[in-house]
Amino acid sequence: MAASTLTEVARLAGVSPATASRVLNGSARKPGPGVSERVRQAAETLGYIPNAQAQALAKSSSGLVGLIVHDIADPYFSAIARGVQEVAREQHKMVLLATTGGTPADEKEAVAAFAARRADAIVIAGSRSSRPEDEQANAELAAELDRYCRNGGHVGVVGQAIVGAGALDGYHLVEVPNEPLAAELAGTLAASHAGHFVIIGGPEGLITSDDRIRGFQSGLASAGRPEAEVLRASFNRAGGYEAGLVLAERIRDARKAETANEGEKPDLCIFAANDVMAIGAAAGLRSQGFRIPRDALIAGFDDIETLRDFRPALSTVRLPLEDIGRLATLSTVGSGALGGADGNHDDGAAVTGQVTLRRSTEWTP
Amino acid sequence: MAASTLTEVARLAGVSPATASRVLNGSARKPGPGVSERVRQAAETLGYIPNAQAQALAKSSSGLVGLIVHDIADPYFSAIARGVQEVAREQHKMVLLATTGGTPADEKEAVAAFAARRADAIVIAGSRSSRPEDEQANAELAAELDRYCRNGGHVGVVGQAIVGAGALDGYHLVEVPNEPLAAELAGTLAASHAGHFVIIGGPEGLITSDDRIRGFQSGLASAGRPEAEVLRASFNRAGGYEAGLVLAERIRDARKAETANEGEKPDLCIFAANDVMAIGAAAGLRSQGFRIPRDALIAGFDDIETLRDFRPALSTVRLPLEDIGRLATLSTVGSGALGGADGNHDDGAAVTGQVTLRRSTEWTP
DNA sequence: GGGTGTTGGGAAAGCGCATTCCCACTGCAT
DNA sequence: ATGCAGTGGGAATGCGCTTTCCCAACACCC
Repeated sequence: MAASTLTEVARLAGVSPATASRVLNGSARKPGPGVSERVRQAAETLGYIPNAQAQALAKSSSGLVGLIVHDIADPYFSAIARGVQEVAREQHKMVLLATTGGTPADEKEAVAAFAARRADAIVIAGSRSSRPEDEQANAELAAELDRYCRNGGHVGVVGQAIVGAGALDGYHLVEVPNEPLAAELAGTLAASHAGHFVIIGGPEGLITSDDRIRGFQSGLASAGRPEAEVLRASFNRAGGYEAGLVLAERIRDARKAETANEGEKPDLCIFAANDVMAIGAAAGLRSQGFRIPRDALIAGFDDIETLRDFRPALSTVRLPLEDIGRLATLSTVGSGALGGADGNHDDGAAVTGQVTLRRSTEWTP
Repeated sequence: MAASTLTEVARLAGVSPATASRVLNGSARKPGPGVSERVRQAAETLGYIPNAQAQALAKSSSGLVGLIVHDIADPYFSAIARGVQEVAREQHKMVLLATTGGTPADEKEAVAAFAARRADAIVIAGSRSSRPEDEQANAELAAELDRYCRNGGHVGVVGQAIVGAGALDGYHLVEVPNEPLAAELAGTLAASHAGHFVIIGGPEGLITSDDRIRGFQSGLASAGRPEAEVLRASFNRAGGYEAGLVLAERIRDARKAETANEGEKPDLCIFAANDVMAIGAAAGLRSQGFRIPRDALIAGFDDIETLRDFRPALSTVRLPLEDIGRLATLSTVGSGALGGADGNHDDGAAVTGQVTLRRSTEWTP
């Protein structure tokens, strides 16, 4: 028993396929009530399920929105994914998921796959890379996206523009003010912390990471502080952990040299370029017997949901992740629907964050 | 410039569409090298992207696998999703995501949508419900799945069988031994905890929750302990938090009555039916000034990744979530591919868990 | 009552591709 | 020279649906 087709339904109802199509799927023309009832009846008895592929082919719109993330199990991405999913549901679209680990080559492949499926929109989250070795893959990604846009697709990018992608119609950006927010965080921390700062960042060339680092440095500079040293590690918990181990070593050495300053206010304040790294760093330090904020202060970035139950409460910059996902999706799938008077405005949605101080940067004697 | 079609490529290459199709997409027949080169060349210049919809329609196989979860931002589900995604990638399939909040009606809808898209397989994670008010929706879900299977689809269910679904071909179950594992956990805890037990469970009728509760009770019984009281709350962090507040009240009252037993071993051991509830409960207790394990012991279930950084380290039952996702997907999408001598064996994959004791249930004076 | 709308329905032409035939042509043995 | 299998390519059909176009029937108004 293969799935029954519209034609079968039509035959059973004694009408033409055209009519059946009109009653079963929203059409401008509404057939008479008698006919409609018969058709619906027939569809019911046959257990008719319309073939979305065929529909998509016929009206060239698939009802699909593609989502590209680095890792769906990362709280940062899964929060965004939730937002995307919500909007998709509201708009009666389905979400196609692709995880790439952040590799531009894989991202390009994902875009191609989405394009092949004629996804109505593509949302691409996760930091772009500006590393030299990724240059070619990035260019290819940009080209792929351009082509997709030119063919009428909409793409929504979270964070920062794709390197090399043109300012095409259908190209939307949800800008995240990483740099100014990081600067603000630095300023705030500098006001209460007299010691020195160290930054744990992702690999050089990860734009999100680089932006945050640059912002933090400039914030420090504005506060009259010297530039902070930057430790590079992978942009996840494991990277944070490693960096934490390195820093633990440092603290130990410093203590040895300066003859035990336990009980004093810690000299070190760590800024990790995202929350999962911060958590990793805290874990690394803890594994060496150090405590936050007793032995070092630490702040992250993103305010992922996980932080809610992390101790000590982690200072961070709150980003409305779910909204970011929603916005990125709305700006793409919505742009066709709610285009009011002027449809063509490049609605680069912007998002605001919020420096959030918590216990991990508060030292109390 | 609409996306170019196979026909256009063929024309440019000076061959028939049939030939173009043969060279661009793997066919049994390999055209000559000269022709092939011309076609590939033409495809390149035109930036040809095959229309997956049309392909799917023509060969009736979409390369899609549908994934149904309650909430993609829940660590439990996102871990499973990661596993699913991995296998999908390996098998060159894309995953379609649907989140339902656990409502059977929505799940049914999602299945229908997947079926409409002719997904090759559907993986459905998240506890089934056996509540009376969900009975009809459940039946409809089962019917929808049956139909999907009968039409040649494969479905993989995580956890427990769908109520009312037949033992069809193409119906695969990744069984999670919730009950025995919960029993084992109860036994282990009973060995070291002399006080009494309370269970925080999801709403009555959530099968996963009910299984774990039943298992825990039977484990207690085997250890000669009385049945534990069961607090019902929603099956997420918020539910756990509420229950935590209730228990805080209890502890306070008990202390008042029995004249301060601070410093003594806590009398209460809490079993939460999953980790996020356990975390919520811990947060609730903490908000009232109580500490784990000082004032109460607590254990969860699942061993979600988040636990890694949760303090106190939470006792739980480790479940290989990512593997579960992998298995569920493999058993469905793989069953067509790696069907050896006998293709029809009902490979109900099983998974093993592991009681994992950590600090949250260890009281030290 | 014959025009002119207006409606309700069907016929048919694709959407872009895979695939089954079918044909022309080659090389080889007879 | 004639037969044959084998081979490389094209024509045509169909996947399941939407949509335009067309036709019949019916009501309406002068």
